[in-house]
Amino acid sequence: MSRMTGQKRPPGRPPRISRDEIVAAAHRIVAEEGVEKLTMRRLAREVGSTPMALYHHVSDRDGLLLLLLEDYAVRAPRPDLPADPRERVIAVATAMRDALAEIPWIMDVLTSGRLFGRSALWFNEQIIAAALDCGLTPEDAVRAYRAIWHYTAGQIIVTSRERAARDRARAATGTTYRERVFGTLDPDEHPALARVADRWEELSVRDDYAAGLRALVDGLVRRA
Amino acid sequence: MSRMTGQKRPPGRPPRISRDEIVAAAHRIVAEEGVEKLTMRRLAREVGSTPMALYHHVSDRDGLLLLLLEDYAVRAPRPDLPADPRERVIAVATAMRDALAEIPWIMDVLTSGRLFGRSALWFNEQIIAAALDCGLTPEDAVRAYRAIWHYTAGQIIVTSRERAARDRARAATGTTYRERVFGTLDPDEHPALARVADRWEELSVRDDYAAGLRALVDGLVRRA
DNA sequence: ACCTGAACACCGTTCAAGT
DNA sequence: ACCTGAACACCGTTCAAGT
Repeated sequence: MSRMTGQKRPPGRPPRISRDEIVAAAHRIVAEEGVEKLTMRRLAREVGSTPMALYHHVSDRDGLLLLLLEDYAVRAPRPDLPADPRERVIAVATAMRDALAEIPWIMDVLTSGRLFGRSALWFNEQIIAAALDCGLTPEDAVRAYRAIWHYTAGQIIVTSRERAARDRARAATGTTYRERVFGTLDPDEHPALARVADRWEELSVRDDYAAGLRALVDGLVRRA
Repeated sequence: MSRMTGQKRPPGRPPRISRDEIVAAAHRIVAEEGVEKLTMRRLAREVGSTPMALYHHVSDRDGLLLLLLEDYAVRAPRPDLPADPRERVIAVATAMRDALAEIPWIMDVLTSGRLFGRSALWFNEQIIAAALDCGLTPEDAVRAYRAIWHYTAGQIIVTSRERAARDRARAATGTTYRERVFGTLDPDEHPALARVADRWEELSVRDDYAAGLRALVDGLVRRA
């Protein structure tokens, strides 16, 4: 009977919050306060609801993070690619790095084995395709992709945590742990480190992703 | 007066638990149940005490993890090193990888900017020394070290989390997320991935750290 | 169908008191 | 000097009930 009324109103209580609304709110919290502040309780407050209402739209906290990840992946810019296959590997990897470096917390979700989420398969596809165009066998192309991914993931994770630690340390004590270690180095025990000690900190804040990537890619396609 | 009694008994209540005992217990918990089980409450139970008693011997949870890290660093084997500087870089990096791969949870402590803890500076020293012996400038030696560290850290973090996710997924659903993604790949949209899809899983469980490291080091010392 | 409140089983850490 | 117990301010999630 009720199906006959012109307006198609689904049965049951009308929703007060939507999944999109939840993801948008999560987005906001993460951007303004960091992932560690993204709790179900905090998120519920943000959308003006209760923690348990969220579970009706999202499987659990992990599911929420996965939705966020998809959201970022869809938005990530796909650069124009150069014709030369080796340069193409570098261009795609760099684009991937840049997209992820802006949201380093995502590495925790990303590296937990769920890969990229489908919408970011573009990056995988382009790197493998370019590696094959470099003359690598399918097997070596996968190996090359993995090496590049390990380097890229490591670079993002290490540098973002270093930055966070540095900021914290400076705010608290005025010096970083590393500065203290290098400042009190015994040159007899660690002669090589002593030689580079005074430049270490300065070189550590530089972004040398590109140079390392070039070296790695050069080495990987060497024998092709 | 009491100072005069032969036995030098320090004043105050005699300790029931020691720092070493705490670290040993933490060690045990981490080895048997994983880091995520290492809570102050669980640890207190393990040493037969209360959570708050621990704070008398350890600054806080982070301090505890740092003690654990030092413990592992001291124990890590230092391999004999080959004379050839390039091979030396590879030998040290591999030893570092092997030591860390056994305890991947340590990466969380390690990458949070406190470096290695002093007792593991040996690894830094040897890599920088070998890089200098390869003919790199001090500046390039630091850059090379950092690239190697990023690759190594990424390899450990990514592969250990992949393994954990794979085990979890197989236990729960019988297939991994990756198997499902690659099983339903559209060959028109992702031709290169489609070409390698059937070998991806197999290649992903292989340990290709050494090959990637060689490629990276080759690229880094190329122009020297 | 969607939302709520109370409750469970946890955390790390502080504080005041006991021996 | 060392330890304890109670308490604070949190978590994610389950369960039973309400609209």
